[in-house]
Amino acid sequence: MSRLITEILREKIEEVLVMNFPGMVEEKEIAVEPTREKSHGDFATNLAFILSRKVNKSPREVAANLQLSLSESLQDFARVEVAGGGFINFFLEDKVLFSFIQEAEGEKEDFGAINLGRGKKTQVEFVSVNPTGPLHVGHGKCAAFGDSLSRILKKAGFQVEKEYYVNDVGRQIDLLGASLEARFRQLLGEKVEIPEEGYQGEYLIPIAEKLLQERGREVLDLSPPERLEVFRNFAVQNILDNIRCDLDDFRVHFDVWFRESSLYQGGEAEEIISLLQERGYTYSKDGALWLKTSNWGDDKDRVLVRENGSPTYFASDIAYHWNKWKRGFQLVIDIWGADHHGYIPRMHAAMQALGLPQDFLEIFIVQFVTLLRGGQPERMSTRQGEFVPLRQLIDEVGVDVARYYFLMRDPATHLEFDIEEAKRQSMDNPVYYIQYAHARIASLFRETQKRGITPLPLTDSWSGFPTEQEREISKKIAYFPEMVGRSALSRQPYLICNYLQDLCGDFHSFYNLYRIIDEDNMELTSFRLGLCRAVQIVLKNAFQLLGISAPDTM
RNA sequence: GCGCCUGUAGCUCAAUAGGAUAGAGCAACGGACUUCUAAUCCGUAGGUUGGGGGUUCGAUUCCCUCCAGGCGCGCCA
Repeated sequence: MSRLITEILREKIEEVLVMNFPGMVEEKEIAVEPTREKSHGDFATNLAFILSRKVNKSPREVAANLQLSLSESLQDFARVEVAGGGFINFFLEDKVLFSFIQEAEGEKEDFGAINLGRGKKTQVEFVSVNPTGPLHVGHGKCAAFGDSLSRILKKAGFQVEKEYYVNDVGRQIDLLGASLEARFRQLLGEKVEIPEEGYQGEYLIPIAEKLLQERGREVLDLSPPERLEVFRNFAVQNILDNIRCDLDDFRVHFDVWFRESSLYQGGEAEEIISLLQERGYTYSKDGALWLKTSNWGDDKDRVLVRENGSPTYFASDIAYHWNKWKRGFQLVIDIWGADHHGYIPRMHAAMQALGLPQDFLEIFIVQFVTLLRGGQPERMSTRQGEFVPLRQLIDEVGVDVARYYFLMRDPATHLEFDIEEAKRQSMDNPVYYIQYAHARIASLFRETQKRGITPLPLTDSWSGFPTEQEREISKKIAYFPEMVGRSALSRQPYLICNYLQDLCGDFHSFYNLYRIIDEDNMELTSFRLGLCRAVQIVLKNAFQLLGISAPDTM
């Protein structure tokens, strides 16, 4: 388990506060963050600004008063200075930073693991694409985000399960079955059209061929309900297999595939409706049953049971989330495509109606990918059959590039992804920039091995940081566990990407500035190799969080 | 019409729960490989943070308003 520098600083600040200003400031009001400017030290706190309001003194004065006790309390850890209008700056002791290099070396793949989540039972549900067609590029963005977020939460001490919700009932599935039947008949030479609202994509043709091969044309002799059932199931199963295969190749693996139909088979869809009725949040109007979602901020109330007696998708979705709750999850994270954002208020309202804790459900919206090809935007719609499959993107640019492009930005923002450009500029692609750092370090160790150099143990090779560059890099290493925490808390994998660009920038500069292997100075060489080793460990661990590979050669 | 997201350098984006002098990459220009991987590095240039108000020690960040773009507003899923 890794230590967090800001945690340590906070503890010390707390101690000083209890002594000097008991009960005056809440801990969450206090910010302890890295500084941007070197002259401001390594970390800084706004403590004095917060306190000044309460004690009616200038921030500068408050800071000056605190300086002495903070200095004493942080002895051997950091030097304390007051600057600006009242900032309190911390200058970490070099040996504290050095200890993190040792820690990385010692913990290896566990370096960066923290206990922020305290084993909280968490579910991340994502992708959950209707099994009516192949995954396209937009789904890839959801997949990369959900998967990476899960990995980060795990690293931060949450107990995480990844789930895919399969919408295998309803009109769309009937249409899918009918579309497959049309393709099937076309194979047999019949002149039939695919239903107007059906699925026109050619991906159903091989599935129809497979069905013909397995079951023969006798399928058509079945009674209409039986026949539809066969086509439906066959289509769903095969499309799901394809989806699973695409996801596998994209390095996304789900723990649970949950079928919507199981909610109906288990009677849970009906159950949830009675439950909501009992709680008194429903009413009948126009022959339908409504849930009073407007009680909790939705624009209007929503239908649970249609006039014709069948439950809506909304009803089964509530049942699904109730099921998650019953499975014991304390935190559920849903990742949805942007076209579902109008659905969020009613879902939160439903959770309230069920009396679930406010923070039980978190919903994240992933904005669409604007896919460009030579500057021309491409629309993605499963129904029209004109889409760019995720498979094609993987084949064209590779998994590492695709995942990284999706992850390097806040998923809530629109992403422009020009396939041609990603291919053409693949040489100065950001993902290669960071992987190159890893490969360079690997190469260093191949070189030392070739020359028969055995570095001294880290402790024996260290006598302070040779230059500012090594200190800066150590600081970034020491900050990695912190990044894991920030990224987990804010549910933002892209913070890891920014961090990596930063760390690798420092490393590449360092590498160009100094010769690392110098056989005439084994002490210095050993320290620098140790530092590189720690960088490599951090890179490898961070890449793992993003699901990209850590190449030894490029 | 209502709701959500977005607006920062020519382009793509940062700015770490309101922090100190708004930073990177690409594109442009000028430099660095007989020595550990030049997929790299160093330097130059580039800004009224969409406009206008407000909140306070401090605003790219929060609030109001206007402008521009994207998405959504079914007893579809």
